[in-house]
Amino acid sequence: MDHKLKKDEKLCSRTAVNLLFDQGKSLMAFPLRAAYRLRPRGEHPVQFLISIPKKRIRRAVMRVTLRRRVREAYRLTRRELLMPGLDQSGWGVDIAFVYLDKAPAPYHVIHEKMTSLLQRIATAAEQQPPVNDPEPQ
RNA sequence: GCAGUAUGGCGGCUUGUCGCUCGUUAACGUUGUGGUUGCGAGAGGAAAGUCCGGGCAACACAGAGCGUCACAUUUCUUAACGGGAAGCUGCGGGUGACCGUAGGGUUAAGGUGACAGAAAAGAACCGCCGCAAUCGCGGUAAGGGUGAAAAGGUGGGGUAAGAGCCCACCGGGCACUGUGGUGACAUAGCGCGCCGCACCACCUGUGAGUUGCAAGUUCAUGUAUACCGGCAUCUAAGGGCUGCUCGUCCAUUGCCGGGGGGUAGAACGCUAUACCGACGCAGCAAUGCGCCGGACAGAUAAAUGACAAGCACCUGUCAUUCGACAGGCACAUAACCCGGCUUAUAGCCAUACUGCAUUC
RNA sequence: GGUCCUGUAGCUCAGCUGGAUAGAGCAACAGCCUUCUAAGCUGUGGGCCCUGGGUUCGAAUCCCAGCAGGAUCA
Repeated sequence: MDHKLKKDEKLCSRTAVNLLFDQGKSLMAFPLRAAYRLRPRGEHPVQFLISIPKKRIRRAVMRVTLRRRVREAYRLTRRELLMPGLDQSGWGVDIAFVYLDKAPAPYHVIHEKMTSLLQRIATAAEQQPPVNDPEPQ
């Protein structure tokens, strides 16, 4: 199975991020919150970002560690859980993962919650009608 | 052996599975770029705080005066510093090894010193003495009391009473001479009764243009009418040039020409130098010189990892020979780059030294 | 990443430059007024002046270090 995760799959455009938080829907699986927005497929079917608020996790070392844990959980699970649902419906998606707890969580907890989130996003994508209008934006 | 002081150093390692960033043409592939595989490299001693000093970049800079800020014992060190090394003197802490802290001048004039106290800088409230005999006038810093601070200390002489007023010893200051030291200074002699607190302000010497890689350069997108130049008009407010003054330059409106604001994005800047390691020499040391070897992060919603197992180390319990079990394994994540300082830090090592206990 | 600002009563702020009494408004509490409440009037309490050192006789204030919170720069 291919678990690679390149830089292209990161969400960097500021306008896309603003759209995501304005119009996107939100799912909770404490300590994670996922904001996602279904969109027509472009060059990359999925783009994501991870945010660890400085207000909640003070130490820079812990923020970096948590970002790596979240990314690792996403990298290992998305191919099996997220992509089938998206490929079936033909939608693309932007996702933002926000860490909510004030204490750092161990990896197995994050992995479990990530599994739950991705499954719910995949089912949401399946329930959308397939893409008819290829008009971008 | 226990407890400590100073200086210097270390700051985990290995394996497996799955990954990330940069470089590389070695292979595959491609019109080419991108790509895949391989190979190489990939956080710290503080990367932190942003407290100093530089490099680098842009802008500014006719000149004169005033002001502001920082530093201030000596000798050295450095690209530079408010840093560092080794000393000197005073004060304080520790049984001790040792540690902390302060250090230009202030002769003259000026300001402040709450409350208390007579008085807070050339002092008379009580007291003492003389004249006078109620008051009052004069002399006096030995005694009292106040205060953070009250005008060298002890003894003797002296006097109306007292006082460095005079003398002896002690403490301090200044000048001269000798000796030691590169020097601050130390020490010996001799002379001068010279003996009035602290801070501010002031003076002297040295240094400082401003802003910072979000500096700055280029490209694509793109168009408010900012800004600039010329000509005509205007001469007052105001603005720029260094914080202020002098001085100097600009100015308002119209026309013509140039030009490209905001927003979002990409590339360069961007990593090879006051670099790192070994050895030798000079020096008490900081450091310098010579020589040999080496190449060591460049991300940008921000890579350098996640998970599992084992080892090493530390603590506790059991055992007191091997060991077993449980827990812990710090602080802290580069963002243009260096030199320092400060702060955080589990645990460990080396060298020198100190105190206590014990054995020979 | 750079530059700068602010921490004082439960809340919002003075006082710091120029050192010697810690204050104002709102809130709280008690009393008066009112049949009762609000408003109004009178009074009371409440502070490790963010933390730790230093200078000084004396520090909220000056100096140094740290900890929080905030603003700004293409």
